[in-house]
Amino acid sequence: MDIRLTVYNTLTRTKEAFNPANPPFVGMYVCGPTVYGEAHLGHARPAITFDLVFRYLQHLGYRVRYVRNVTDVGHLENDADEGEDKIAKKARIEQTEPMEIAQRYTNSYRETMRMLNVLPPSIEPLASGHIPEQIEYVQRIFDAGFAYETNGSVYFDVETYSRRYPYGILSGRKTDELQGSNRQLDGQDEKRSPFDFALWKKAAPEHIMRWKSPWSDGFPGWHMECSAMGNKYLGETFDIHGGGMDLLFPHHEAEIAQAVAATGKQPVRYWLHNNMITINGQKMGKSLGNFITLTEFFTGNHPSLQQAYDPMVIRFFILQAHYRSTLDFTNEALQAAGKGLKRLLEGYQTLKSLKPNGKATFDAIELESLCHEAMSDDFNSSMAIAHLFDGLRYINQVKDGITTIDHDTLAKLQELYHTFLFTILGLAEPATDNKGVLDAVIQALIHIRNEARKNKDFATSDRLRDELAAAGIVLKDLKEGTVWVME
RNA sequence: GGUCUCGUGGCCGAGUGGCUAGGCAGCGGUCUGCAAAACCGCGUACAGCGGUUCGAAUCCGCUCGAGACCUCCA
Repeated sequence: MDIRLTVYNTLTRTKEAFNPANPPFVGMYVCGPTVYGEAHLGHARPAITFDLVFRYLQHLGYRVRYVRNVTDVGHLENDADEGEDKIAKKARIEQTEPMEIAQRYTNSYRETMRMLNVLPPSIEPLASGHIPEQIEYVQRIFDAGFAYETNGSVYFDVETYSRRYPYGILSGRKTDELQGSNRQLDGQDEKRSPFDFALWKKAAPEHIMRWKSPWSDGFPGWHMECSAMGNKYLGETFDIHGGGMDLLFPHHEAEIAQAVAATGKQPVRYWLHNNMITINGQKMGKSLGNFITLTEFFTGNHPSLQQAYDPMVIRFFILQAHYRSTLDFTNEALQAAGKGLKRLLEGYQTLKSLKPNGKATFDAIELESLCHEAMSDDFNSSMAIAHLFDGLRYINQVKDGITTIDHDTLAKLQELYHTFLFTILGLAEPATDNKGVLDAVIQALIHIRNEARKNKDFATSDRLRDELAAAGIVLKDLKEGTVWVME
């Protein structure tokens, strides 16, 4: 396959040809969840976006090591100095052990992602399991002269760093601007400069999550885990780092500074960032309190939801937009996505049942390259899906006997749709229980109904159809006979 | 206040210097006993005002509007 993949690199703000450092291997790191609450729709976006990237890179023949961390320590509630550890706070509220909270929401996150058909990453490291690596990393920065200790806490010295290296290259920020705009927060005394950030924090006596270090009993700063674990599993420089746009600053900026300070090298070759999901035009976020958890979507159990939504509908909804665009959630948009997905998947079932019946009037090879071009243009799943809908029209025309298809075209289309729908887009094939007992039962009812129709006993035929419809089984009278689908 | 992004037809959402995005909804038609599904046809969409150009919704400037980041956040 000769399709050049281009990706939008946040670092350069341009689309670049994707050339991994050591092909066919690709190292990819994505910021995972902080496990102190249920995953919401916003969490689905990076997970699905980078699942798509993971799947497509593999489809192109790359051997991808995909690392997605679980943050089970170290993220603070307000600011780095005075805040309380999120997980510890939740544990205190729920009167339980912090690690129990972390475990519960890690389990929940994994289960939710599984339902969304998000592939597990190659490595899913826990921050709490990599404390020695983080301490060592802090030490390297310290030894290189870019950190200082105050009262047992270690801070990154942005000013010293920026004299030697540009700080703010990812987010486009300048330190003097940061200075001007910085809000005065309490308890900044330990820092020499307000935009310095914590590499290691000394734990207060009541703080439960704590580890021994050369500086104090404490815990790592909130940007440290990604630097340490990325370095451990992918090396000092790796190919792709992904995450939500809201992590661009300060998190990813700090990661760059930490890595450059420790190793002298840029840690990442391509920075990829997904955009936000909005609700009523506003970002869906914990702090705004306007989030809807994925479980609530799956059950429909939320005042803003008109119905339950299948996980695949959520996935399709997200894939129908490009990952760098904001995506606005509404019930109408989700319902529209659901209907579109249904049409697409039914079209695939139709495609599987077609038989060659003449000359092909459609270029399947052309469709395939259009789909590949779309995906290779910075993972434009929206465009690829549009092409699949275009091909669908031809498939249905063949079904309706309006046009014809030959053996090769049919085989190509079947392979193409299977690959794109399931392998690349990661949509799940609908349950095929219509081969089982249920199918036999419904076939029997269809026979009775068609007898009735032949006898013009429409009262009986309509009653059968209506009662099946009430049970969620819809009959469709096609030229070739009657088929049924589950609603 | 600083940095940045965006403004596309009823809704969602691609794309782009000249060639139909697509989905949902709607209207008309084919098919059907009637439906459903499918198929065919239909909307003269690119916030506003200038400028560049043979040609701009696409490039530039301004205006208006929306949002993100600057604080934990996917």
